[in-house]
Amino acid sequence: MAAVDGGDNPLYQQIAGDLRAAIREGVLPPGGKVPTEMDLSQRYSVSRNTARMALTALAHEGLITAGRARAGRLVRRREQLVWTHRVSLSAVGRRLAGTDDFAEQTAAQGRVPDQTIEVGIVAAPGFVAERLEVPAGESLVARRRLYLVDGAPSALAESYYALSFAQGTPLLDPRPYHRGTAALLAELGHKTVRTADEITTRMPDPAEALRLEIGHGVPVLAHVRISYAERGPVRVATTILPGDRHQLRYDLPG
Amino acid sequence: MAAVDGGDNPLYQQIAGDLRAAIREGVLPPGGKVPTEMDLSQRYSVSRNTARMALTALAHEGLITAGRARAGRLVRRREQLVWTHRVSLSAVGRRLAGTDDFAEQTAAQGRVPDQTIEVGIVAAPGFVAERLEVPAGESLVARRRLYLVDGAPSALAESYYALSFAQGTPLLDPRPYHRGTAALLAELGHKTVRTADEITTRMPDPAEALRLEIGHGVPVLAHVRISYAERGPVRVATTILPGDRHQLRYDLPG
DNA sequence: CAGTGGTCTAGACCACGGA
DNA sequence: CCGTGGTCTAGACCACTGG
Repeated sequence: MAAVDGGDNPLYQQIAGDLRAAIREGVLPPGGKVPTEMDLSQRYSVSRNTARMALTALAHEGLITAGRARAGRLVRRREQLVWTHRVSLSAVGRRLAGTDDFAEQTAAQGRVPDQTIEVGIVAAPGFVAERLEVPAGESLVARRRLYLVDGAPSALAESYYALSFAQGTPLLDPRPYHRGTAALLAELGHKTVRTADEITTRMPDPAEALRLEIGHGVPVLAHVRISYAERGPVRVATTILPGDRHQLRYDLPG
Repeated sequence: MAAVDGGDNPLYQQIAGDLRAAIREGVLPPGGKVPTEMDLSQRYSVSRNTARMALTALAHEGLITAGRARAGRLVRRREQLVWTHRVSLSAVGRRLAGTDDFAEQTAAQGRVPDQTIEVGIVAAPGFVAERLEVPAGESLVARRRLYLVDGAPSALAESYYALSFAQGTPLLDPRPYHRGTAALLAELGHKTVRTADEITTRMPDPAEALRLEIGHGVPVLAHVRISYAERGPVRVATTILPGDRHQLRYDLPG
């Protein structure tokens, strides 16, 4: 079988193109098995390595999974919008729902939320110090969370606070506080007056890929929220969201 | 030379780990040359293909560039935050600055904006039809933009409107309109009362990678804005932003 | 057990681009 | 020119997993 693309593209890209088309048109349905490396190498009369290059290309694009021995590779399901962060800002309620209310939103979607929390005192990483407007290396309280949905890792989050006002508060307690961070900060005399959200994307580093159990070719959304009280920034919260399971959503008045 | 990691990790991952550390610690500075495949294969006593696997892994993580013949591979510069989309919502002005005012924001940063626009009538793609609340396949006006900054491709955008009210308006004219889309829609009797922004990330497909001139390992942000008038959705705008050059930012009151 | 993908070797030819 | 990465071949051994 010859590739559809007769041009001067490399062989493995022609094969990858055929497979992309087959996936796009549903010939290879989501969750279905992808042709094996041997299969492709015979059908296209190429070496196994060349067929493999086509498949790894698709895996890096996130279209198919890596193989697991006898199970082979599968067309990745596009469970889009499995999770949604929503920033609602109704003219009446002025309620700001951020990345904190994971548990709430997850439960509302009929799924089981869970989280592990570690609390520690750390030297401020550069990008945190900058945003919290403190010297780099300053001691900060760091709350590290791993969010789980239905038992599977879902997101990584880190929140940073100045040590000075976190002392003796639930912020230093490695247990969830249920009323939301904004409410807690307000009680501590740091009512949030505005927030700045920075959103970027990149490939996960190996540690993140491991903890989040994401396969090859799945980029992450990095969401950084800076909360400002009257006197300045009081909180920097970063959230790492696997791109295949998450969507950020902002609902705003026009 | 042996890899630092003596564990049971694959050889190419040990080599990749060493290189990651060298980059992180500045031994291999941004913009500097990465050891060649032959170099690594000799230093670690592995085949060229194994050394190559380490390098392609780093390229897919976005840490180094692909090679260009004699130039070799370079440590990728982290020109973070080169471009920023900002959604300001001041209590006073209620000005909503979206992804439309590219030209404005680019010029404000002392860089030269440009864009090419194509306008056409297309059958509504599924995800657009759904959000615009029209039947799939319905004829829509599509405005496709390629944004350029300092002559280099910067972002891809597509906006969709119902054919019924785009007829005889600047929406069908393949030239920029300078007052902003919201203002234009308001003049046409479709004042925007709210917007919904959906933000996801994924790897680019080959066509996008080509048009945006992005290398391996650079994911994209996909930003979809739905604009609602009193009577319902009037506009669906998608923007594809290369992750290495863009940041989304939302400034919101607390 | 049998077949899968993961890893690895040792070669080869080519287009490209810096010196 | 000549070394670079890009592509490709034809093998090999292994761990894992489904039937």
